[in-house]
Amino acid sequence: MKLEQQLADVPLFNGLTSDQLQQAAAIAMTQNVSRGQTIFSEGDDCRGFYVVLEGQVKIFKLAMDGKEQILHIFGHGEPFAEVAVFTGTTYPANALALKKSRLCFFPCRAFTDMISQHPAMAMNMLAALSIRLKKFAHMIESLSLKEVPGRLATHLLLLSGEQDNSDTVELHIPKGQLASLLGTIPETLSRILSRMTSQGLIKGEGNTITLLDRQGLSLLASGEEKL
Amino acid sequence: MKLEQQLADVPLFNGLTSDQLQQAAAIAMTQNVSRGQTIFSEGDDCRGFYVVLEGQVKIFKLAMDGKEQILHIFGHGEPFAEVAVFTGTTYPANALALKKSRLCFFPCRAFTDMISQHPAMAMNMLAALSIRLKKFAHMIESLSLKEVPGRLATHLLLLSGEQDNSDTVELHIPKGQLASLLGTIPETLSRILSRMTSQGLIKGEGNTITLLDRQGLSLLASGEEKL
DNA sequence: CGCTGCGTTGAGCTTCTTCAACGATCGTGG
DNA sequence: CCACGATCGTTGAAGAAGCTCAACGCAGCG
Repeated sequence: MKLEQQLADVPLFNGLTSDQLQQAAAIAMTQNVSRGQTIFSEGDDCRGFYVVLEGQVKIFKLAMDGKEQILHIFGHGEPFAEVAVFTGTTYPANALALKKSRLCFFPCRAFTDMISQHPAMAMNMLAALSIRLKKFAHMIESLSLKEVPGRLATHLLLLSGEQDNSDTVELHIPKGQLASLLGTIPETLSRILSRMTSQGLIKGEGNTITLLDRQGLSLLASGEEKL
Repeated sequence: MKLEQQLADVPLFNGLTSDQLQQAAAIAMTQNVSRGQTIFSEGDDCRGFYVVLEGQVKIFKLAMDGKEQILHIFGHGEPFAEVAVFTGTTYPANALALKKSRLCFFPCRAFTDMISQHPAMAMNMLAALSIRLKKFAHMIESLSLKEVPGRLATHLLLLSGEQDNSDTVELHIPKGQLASLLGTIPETLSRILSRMTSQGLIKGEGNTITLLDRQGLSLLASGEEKL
């Protein structure tokens, strides 16, 4: 498939004419990465930003002792590392492919030029950054004000929302990565999953979890009740 | 002082002609708030965003049990609540004046119109949001990967950086608020401050803290050492 | 003078992490 | 085809960090 057709699918480029899309495609380069491959590391000089065409990428911070905190997991159509472009500094976190992926790379300069010429793109980008800020605020709230069961319940309900409100949600990532996303460790997550199961809140089978008691989960998520 | 002169001082409006500044001033309204006054609450419909002309405002989330997590403290020249404008939803957190303040309010619509007409403003806004995202990422890292002493050390070194690298830093906020900013409670913060003092890392006097051992603080901040 | 907000200190408890061991699954190479 | 190692997940016991609850000191202010 042509690159510009794939870009048409990316929310960031919504509202662009096909001419403009072509222009965007012209300054971009595709890049294939294999599972487990590092895309960039915290502190690297920012050369540009990426869009995930296919696959899955995690953005994360590392502690001295090796513990990691995942900031974001990006999939099809999502841009990442734009922040570094606009602050004009080094990448503030690490990026690694969780699956074999195909990325699209936009060099800093060409991209900022393009944005300042197309107000529609600027607005799209502002909306994208705003949504991301909201997610971060949510994450901060979770980490600071909720205990792990509450964070997990919130996450499960969110996933259900993303997946047609189905009671059977697909995690899409290994449990260890989920732990890292929720700001905890695999051991703790495992214990809490089994506690939730034994209390009839959920039923788990591999990477698929069935929500059995939405109301109970909501109470956990809001912090009104403890596990 | 004329409003447009004050706006010229705001980074967000950098690079605008005086005509454009006047235009911005025309759609804005000033608003005075007293110490402790709520500016908006989480879930309120977004009518527009604000710039702090004078004073101090905190943005925070509240837990069921009343514990609060401060997301940001804004002072002179800083905009807030732009996120709600671009996502077009309700305010995602609470805003309250920590001091008697003067604000400048911009209605959603007039502001987005203005931004799409002035690429310079769009770029300024993108830069502002990016910096904010970086700060949030930093906060998430702190909350998840560092213990309270490390967070405090990081914060003190950051404050010093903002204050001419002086060894004597001014907190600007009461200690209870600092606790809430660092994701902990006043009791814990108090204990850690006294532990740091007894170990010769700092010396505190009211709202002013003297850094006695920058290197020791750095080791704490990076997590290489424990208190 | 008494009140209220803020900060400090102590004792006990909860939650989470650490450390260690073990089981399951999967892909690879013999 | 089986054996092996690697990755991943689970479980247990012990320990650490931070929170809760309660009491107290202190300053500012009506």
